[in-house]
Amino acid sequence: MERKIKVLVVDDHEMVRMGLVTYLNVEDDIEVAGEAGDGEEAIKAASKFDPDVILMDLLMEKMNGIEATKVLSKTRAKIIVLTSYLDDEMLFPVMEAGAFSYLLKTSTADEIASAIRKAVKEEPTFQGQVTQKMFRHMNNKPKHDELTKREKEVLCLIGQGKSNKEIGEELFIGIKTVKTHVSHILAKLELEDRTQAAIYAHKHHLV
Amino acid sequence: MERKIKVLVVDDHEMVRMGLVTYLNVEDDIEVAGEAGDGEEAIKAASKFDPDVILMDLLMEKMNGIEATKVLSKTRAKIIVLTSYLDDEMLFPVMEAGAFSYLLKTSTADEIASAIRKAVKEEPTFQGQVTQKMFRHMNNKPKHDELTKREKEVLCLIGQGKSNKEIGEELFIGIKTVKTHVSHILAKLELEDRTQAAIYAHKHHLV
DNA sequence: CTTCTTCTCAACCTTAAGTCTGATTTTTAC
DNA sequence: GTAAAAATCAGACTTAAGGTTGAGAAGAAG
Repeated sequence: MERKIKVLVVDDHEMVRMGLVTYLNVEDDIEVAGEAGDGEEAIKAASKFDPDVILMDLLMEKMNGIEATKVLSKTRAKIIVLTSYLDDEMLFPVMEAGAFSYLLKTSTADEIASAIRKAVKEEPTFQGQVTQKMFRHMNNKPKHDELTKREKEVLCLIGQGKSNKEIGEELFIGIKTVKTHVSHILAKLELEDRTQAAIYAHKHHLV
Repeated sequence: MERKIKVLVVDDHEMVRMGLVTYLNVEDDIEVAGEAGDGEEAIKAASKFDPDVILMDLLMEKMNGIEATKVLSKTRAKIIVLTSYLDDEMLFPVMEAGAFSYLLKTSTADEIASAIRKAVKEEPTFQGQVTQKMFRHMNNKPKHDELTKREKEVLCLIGQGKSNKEIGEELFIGIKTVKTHVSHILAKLELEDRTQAAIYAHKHHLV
């Protein structure tokens, strides 16, 4: 063995980091070069330690994992996303951001170690139903990308249960204009009414 | 010191368990008596090890943490709930189920150890904004408890974005009847329209 | 400079949504 | 067995929602 695989652990839960560090350092071909508790720290740590693999949690306080992944995917490090649950709406953005592998936090220690070893050999890992979900999302990527800035604002307010009148008052525009925006939103998202739009906004965490 | 505090660690993430075990066993007044990966295992393990304190994750596959807490709260063990994020709608049911303390997974190892020591001294721990949130919920307990069975069904369908007509077809009742139910739902939940009802349904995980 | 997009608003129209009152039947509770 | 709650439906009414068409202003892109 030439040298150990340098891993950077990024997770805002100290307990999870501790678990990963404890286990990974037992493996004789892997060493944890550094830890980070949020996206910003991760970027600093990555430039400092130049890791081979980054284990990245998605849901973090300051800068979320997706943002951090976007930045770090431009380095040589392979990014393995470790997430608590399989979120339909989140998978595609992460892959697009440049994640290399995708594991659930329910993974065993061995599975994670295996994914790390595979990553350095340029082999990605997709756990569970991730692959299927990914393909399903490849075709129907988030439609709300097509929404304009203003339309997204309106959609967000719909997601808060506001009426057209209230939305107009909040955005300082006429109710007629709001209606126009709503019509466009429904057409673009292929929805039938504001209730479905509100549900959409919540499912996609736009509220 | 007479004897160590016996702790049972319940979490479906092997990494989290490993982190907790690693750290807690370093403390010389605490020992991890057992581990469990879901609610069922937790109940078996509790009867086997008779722990002083149970660290309980909420979101687990088979039997969720709330169910397990309900059962285990009848034993002498103090239950410390460890959850990833602060869910407004989940807090009250857990406390009602008999949890003793409430910590976020972002807690440091020291905070967890401290909560364990306090628990055996009958002192509960409420982290962060948990206390405020709890009191907020004490007063306005989930209003949808007042809903009848049928009304809950209708609310659930509203939460799926269905129209009154569609709901009527699905439940084999007339549209007039659906309207009656909707009116009652809005009145009971103090909402203004079906969109807000849909949002309510999603926030409270009724869909 | 021209073209395209975005944001704004108007008038007209249709319909689903929601309220109110009242009524019947079934279920539940005491 | 009787009272209360729940589930069903009707008619009449008001209004917010949404579609369609059209159009002006501002800004970006080419």
